Amino acid sequence: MIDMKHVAKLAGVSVATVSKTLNNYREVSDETKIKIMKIVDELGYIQNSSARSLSTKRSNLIGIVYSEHLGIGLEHYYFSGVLEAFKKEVENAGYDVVFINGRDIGYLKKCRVRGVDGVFVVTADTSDKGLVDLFNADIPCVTTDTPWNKVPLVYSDNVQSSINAVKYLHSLGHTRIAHIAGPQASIAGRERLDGYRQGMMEENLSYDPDIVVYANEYNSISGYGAMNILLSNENPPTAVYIMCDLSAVGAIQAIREAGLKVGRDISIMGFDDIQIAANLIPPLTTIRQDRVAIGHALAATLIKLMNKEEVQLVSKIPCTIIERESTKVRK
Amino acid sequence: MIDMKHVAKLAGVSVATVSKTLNNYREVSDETKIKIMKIVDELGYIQNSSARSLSTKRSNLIGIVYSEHLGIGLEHYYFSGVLEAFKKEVENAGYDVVFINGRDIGYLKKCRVRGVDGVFVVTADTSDKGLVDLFNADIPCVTTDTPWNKVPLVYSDNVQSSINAVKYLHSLGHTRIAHIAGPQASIAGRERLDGYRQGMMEENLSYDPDIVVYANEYNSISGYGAMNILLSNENPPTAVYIMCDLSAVGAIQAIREAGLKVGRDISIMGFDDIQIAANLIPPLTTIRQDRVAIGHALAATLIKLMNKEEVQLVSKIPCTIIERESTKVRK
DNA sequence: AAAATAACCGAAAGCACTTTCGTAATTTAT
DNA sequence: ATAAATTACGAAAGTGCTTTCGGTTATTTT
Repeated sequence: MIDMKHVAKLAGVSVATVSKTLNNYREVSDETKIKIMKIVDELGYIQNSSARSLSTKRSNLIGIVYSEHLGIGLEHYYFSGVLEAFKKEVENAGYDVVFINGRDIGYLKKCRVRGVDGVFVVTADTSDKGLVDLFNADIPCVTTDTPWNKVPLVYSDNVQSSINAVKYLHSLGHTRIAHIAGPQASIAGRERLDGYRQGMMEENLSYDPDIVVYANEYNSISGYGAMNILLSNENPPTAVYIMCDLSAVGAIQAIREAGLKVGRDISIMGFDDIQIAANLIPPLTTIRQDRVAIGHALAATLIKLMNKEEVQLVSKIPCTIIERESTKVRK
Repeated sequence: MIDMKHVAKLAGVSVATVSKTLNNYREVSDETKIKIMKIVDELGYIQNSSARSLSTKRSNLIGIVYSEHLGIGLEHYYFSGVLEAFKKEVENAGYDVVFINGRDIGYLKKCRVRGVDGVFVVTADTSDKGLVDLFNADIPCVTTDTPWNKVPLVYSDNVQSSINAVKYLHSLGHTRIAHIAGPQASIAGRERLDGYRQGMMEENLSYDPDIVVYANEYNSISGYGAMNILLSNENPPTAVYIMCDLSAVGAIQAIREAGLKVGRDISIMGFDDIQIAANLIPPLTTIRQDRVAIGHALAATLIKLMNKEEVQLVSKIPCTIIERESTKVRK
């Protein structure tokens, strides 16, 4: 193990001067800095982050809290995309990313053990005491899915996006627009329904509770069931705005089984733009969340927070309508 | 910051004894152990992993190398599933998981900086010098996608699975079975083709190169193109075994456009069992990789390696055929 | 009863780094 | 010329923990 002592000896300076050089103190002359850096390169010196952290009380580590027990794994489309973008951004700022798991001692204690400088709570359950402890502690946190008191939150502008969805469908000539709503326990579910309602009002379309049906999960089967309810309405909608693509897949299946054709007979609009959306038949019109922008905003917010700068408590990131073949002008 | 000194003072023992208690040395009497643990709980003492690592030269940290520049993000179905399972398993063994990025100083140096005890190379590019350095260094490594010399490799048994696929299709009465092969630069692509060929031989079915077409990417569009080639054959296959589900989605589209019906006219079998496979119309028969088993095996292997135990250099994990509606008895 | 062994505990060195503070040398101001 | 300020560097203390080694009791063996 080559340490600063080696470097110092070879360079003919003290360990202190080596440390100062490596940390870019200006009280070292350029001359000796160059001399030291040369030795550092030759020797292939590598800093020891443990020793550094011990001394500075900073780890350059960002914790990721990603509750497994929700059954949402790393593979979740939205979260993984946001995490990926977040990771890239904090790495650019010189941080490394470590997973914080709550087993044994809980999230907060684990964060303290590892001495993380900040944490990104990707998704977790606020009924978990360890999580609440973490949120209430003095460790900088950001989140995208778990609103809490004073913890900065960055997520998609569900309301505005839903308004836009309704407007878009109306612009195609649809007036009887249904909504398949998500579980109202989730913010996404609530806000998308809110936006739908607001959009209908803004467009002066009548809001008919009979064509708003609730799916109890963000999956395909519940979309299938919900669509069947809509189809049995005495005055079925000509367009349906669905709270997620996966449910849209189920809805499409129901429509097809009813002998109707998506696009021609009934327009379908989803939310998420999952990978398969473009490959469905017909390709699905949907709303794409800007996962990259969200990840970046989260990173920027957390970095500011760690630097004790002011941050915005809630940021809503716009989504984009991706127009494909599942929505058509009403004939 | 409550440290061992606090605990020691309150318990009326030395710091050494506290440390030994916390690390379960047997040279501390049960009596004092209990006394110390009581104080530890009361004070909410938390160990400092930096200090510990500095002293022990072990970090209890496992590095994840996940090359971004391949464009394969965290969201990749296979990798994220394997990583998830791996993570769970090493966490159970008391390790934490940290991402190792190669920027600035390269993978190997970054591993040394963080002092990781082992690393899981999920996916990376062997043309990257930093990666090769890492593989050649003395840090325990495992991988599932990047075969290298003496680095233990755990992955799906592609060959046997493909043989099974052919056997399954044959058992449904199909004899003219085509294959859409993946890029031959990837092991998966090569091995699945190999298995297909072997399966055809074992079943005494004639191997016709005209109905083996190569897709140059693991995506939907290349499956679409490949299928169209197969459909234009003067004696089209009645069943197609496709190297990945995404390509199968494209193939299904091509079949439908040709006015044929998947299942009834032509049986389709994919590989991966991606989330959407069960939701396609018709639901896709496919081969499911056992991502959990692979992740667990990788974790177990790495843990053994870190403990300097013997390990197997290559492990092939069986896959399961998931039978759905896209394959039917040949009429 | 003496000797050998075992059980229990603490002092202190070591891990690799940061940072304060003092000092000597040099430069600038007076 | 002298005083004051600036620059460049090092000594040393501190960070929180582990582990060796030796010492003191207590227990067992002869």
